Amino acid sequence: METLSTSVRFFMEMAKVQAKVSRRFDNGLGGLGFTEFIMLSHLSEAGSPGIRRIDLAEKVGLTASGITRLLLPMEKIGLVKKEINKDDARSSLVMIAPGGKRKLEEGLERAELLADEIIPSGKKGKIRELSSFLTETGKRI
Amino acid sequence: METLSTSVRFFMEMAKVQAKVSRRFDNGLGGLGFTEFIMLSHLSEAGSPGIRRIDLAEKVGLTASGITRLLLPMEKIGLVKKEINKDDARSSLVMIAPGGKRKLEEGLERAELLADEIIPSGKKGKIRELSSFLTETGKRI
DNA sequence: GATATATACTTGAGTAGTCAAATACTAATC
DNA sequence: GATTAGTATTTGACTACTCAAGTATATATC
Repeated sequence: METLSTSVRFFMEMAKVQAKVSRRFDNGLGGLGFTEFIMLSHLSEAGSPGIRRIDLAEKVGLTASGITRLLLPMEKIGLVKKEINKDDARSSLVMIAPGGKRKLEEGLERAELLADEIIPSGKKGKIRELSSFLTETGKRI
Repeated sequence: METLSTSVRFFMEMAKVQAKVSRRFDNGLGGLGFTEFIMLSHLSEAGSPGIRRIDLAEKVGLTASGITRLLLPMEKIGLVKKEINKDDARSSLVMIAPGGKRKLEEGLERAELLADEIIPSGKKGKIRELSSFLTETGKRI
């Protein structure tokens, strides 16, 4: 009965570490939640004229509904803004706003510090390897 | 500005994969949430007379408060039960109940199937390596 | 060009957590 | 044996999501 496979144990371990990481980042990014930080990063990378909510959802790993819910307060405080999508009236585009750029920049600095506290400097190669493994894994879910 | 370090990217990737994994497991464990499944696994391993909430919190990576909140409905439906702690009246012990054992057994089967769908069979060595890296990482948070 | 099907998004209702403060005890010190 | 400081848990108030269903638009087919 006590025979958890390596794979299941791995997912349990990841859940644990992720819980702790997100708590740490939620409290250390200067008023930006970890998920908000991630969303802003993707939006910043996307640039102008922004991206569709559903593509943002895909990048972040959340549902479209979750993205809607999260964007609402972010728009209200000027982190992001809506743009009309001429090509498809079903979807409006989301774009990072000036306030979001500022917050992201600040959050980014703090995120790097936090990450350095957690990951020993010698482990960068391992991290890279692990990242690409996770990317492959994500595709299978 | 678009210069995210490897480490920060890693944490973003893990957040994404974890979000997808927990959604998948939440919906595929036969009425057991992924976190509930994890909690029951640890409780099952702990055996009798149970463990303190704070130790369970530590194992799972959540706060004591979160554990209290999660245990309440689990106790109500007979997955776990409270035991008195003679040594320290501040804390009562939590123990897996017969209903929890049944649910865990069923969830475990499904969890193994899900994990096998996600992790290619050739990757077990990699998974093991990755798990222990995550364990080390968790200790630094 | 009407009808059916699929896609993008939002909304209602609910769950799963968080933090900070309160409670109830234990342990240490004087 | 009082007082102080520390630990385990719960609670109030809140945030961050989830799913299922609803709305609006686009695309395909006949």
